[in-house]
Amino acid sequence: MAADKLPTRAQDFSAWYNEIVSRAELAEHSPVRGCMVIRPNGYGIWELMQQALDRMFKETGHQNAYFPLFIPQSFITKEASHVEGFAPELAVVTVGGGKELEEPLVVRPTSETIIYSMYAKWVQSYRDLPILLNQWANVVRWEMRTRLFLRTMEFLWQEGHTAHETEKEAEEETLKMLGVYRTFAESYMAMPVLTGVKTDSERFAGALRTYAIEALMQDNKALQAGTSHNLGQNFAKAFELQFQNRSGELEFAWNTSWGVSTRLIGGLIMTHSDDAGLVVPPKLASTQLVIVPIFKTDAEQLTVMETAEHVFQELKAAGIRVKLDDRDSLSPGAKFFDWEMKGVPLRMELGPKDVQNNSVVIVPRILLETEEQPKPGKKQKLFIARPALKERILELLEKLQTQLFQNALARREANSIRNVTDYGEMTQLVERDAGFIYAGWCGSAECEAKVKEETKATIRVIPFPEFQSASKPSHCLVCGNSSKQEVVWAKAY
RNA sequence: CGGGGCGUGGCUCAGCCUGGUAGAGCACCUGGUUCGGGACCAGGGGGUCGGAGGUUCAAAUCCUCUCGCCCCGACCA
Repeated sequence: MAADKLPTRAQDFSAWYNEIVSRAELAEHSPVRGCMVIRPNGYGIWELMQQALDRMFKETGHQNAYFPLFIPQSFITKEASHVEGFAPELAVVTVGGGKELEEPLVVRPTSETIIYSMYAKWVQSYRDLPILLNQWANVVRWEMRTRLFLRTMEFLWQEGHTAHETEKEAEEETLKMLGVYRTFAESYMAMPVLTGVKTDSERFAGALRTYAIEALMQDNKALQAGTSHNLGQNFAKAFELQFQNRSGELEFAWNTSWGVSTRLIGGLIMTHSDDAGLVVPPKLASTQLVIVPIFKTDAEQLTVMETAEHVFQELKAAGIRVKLDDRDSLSPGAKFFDWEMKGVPLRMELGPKDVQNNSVVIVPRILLETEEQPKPGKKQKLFIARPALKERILELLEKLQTQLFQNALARREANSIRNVTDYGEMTQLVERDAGFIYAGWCGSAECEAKVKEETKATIRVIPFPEFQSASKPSHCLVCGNSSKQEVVWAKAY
């Protein structure tokens, strides 16, 4: 019977996460320390993420391009705070073709420098602006401690890089793309996020301002899921990205950059999955429905498989990503466990009884509150008549997507503590992993550093108005001076 | 880089202390019986024990060196 269970989230969250990544065959460690091999199940999620995001980028006027992996070392050093920020985590190539290189090449940790050096060649006039490009690429950052998807030395991402005529336009772009990330997180990943500004200490190296989307994982640690930077004219100045403005004067362009990475897959896992395994929202599931045929005799096998094949074709034609599990080496029960571990949103059980009744049994991966509730301790099983099948499946996929978001939102809200005014209380909250802690802040880096030092919690974000508490905090949680703004504290990945 | 642990069929691990020439479970292959929540029986394939050196008649086991990995502490999407 109960063979080979996952460690539970309550027992050991980190072991639970690792086991899911491994058993759902999402990824594994490569022979090189800190790098990962993304297996088809994991890459399938990434491909669907890419498709959705790429469409959204195009809809907002961006085009894709590709810039090289190698960056001259001197480029990185041109923007002062950029070097400082990235120097410790650079991989540098010093030998090529058996010869020592005249100038070492940095393996891109991000591409601002090479991209803006090229933009400088392309721009003369305000008429050449804006430039709105994105690239899908891999980047390398020499990390000390790695976790699959959450932090690896090489990861896949997308980086948007734009150049604008005015500061206002750049700021609008930065916020627009943050909005795109938020929409993507909420409606595709079913992952609620806070939006807001990063403090100076968490700002991107070289940016004027960094905005982020922040999500709360099931262990109540925060995950920075995407960032959008207003770079001001910092890189334009470093790379002489200038244009002649409408009154004929030479001016530096205004840049933005924004990115999300394969880290999102880690966020997806830690947002929805449970002690039975991975849970993937329908919009990102490379298999949305799996058909498990059930039969005893040869005669039953014949009719069941025939029906299964019909159903398969019907759903496929309806645009549903469906799979027919015709493996004959596993019992149906074993297949149930297998697909639950892999997070497939809907399972169809199809046996002789169903064929006879001209219906099917659907078992959703998570409990759907909108459907008939199961008896206590039982799985939710929905009996669906064949004639209504296609419509019902599409409806259930949609409901499951919605339910996931609502569950995650309810969990985040239940683990958001507002109006914390006492530092001792805050310490205790952090200690017992209470979640997002809202409190006042005087704006000083000292207070921020003190909390990080003493509790390991950091300011995740200075939230946008929509996320702020009804009553504004009056004093800084740490020093007691008057509060400049409300901030959200949490331990983070 | 500091502390802890580990390298034995594809995977998880036993054997090492008390040297005698490699074993279990899972997975895999073949055949049969099974199949509505992790099937069973029978047969079978596969490792020279991270690497190098040493001690010994004999090394997975003892000694030396070495490489690699994992976990915990200082950076980060």
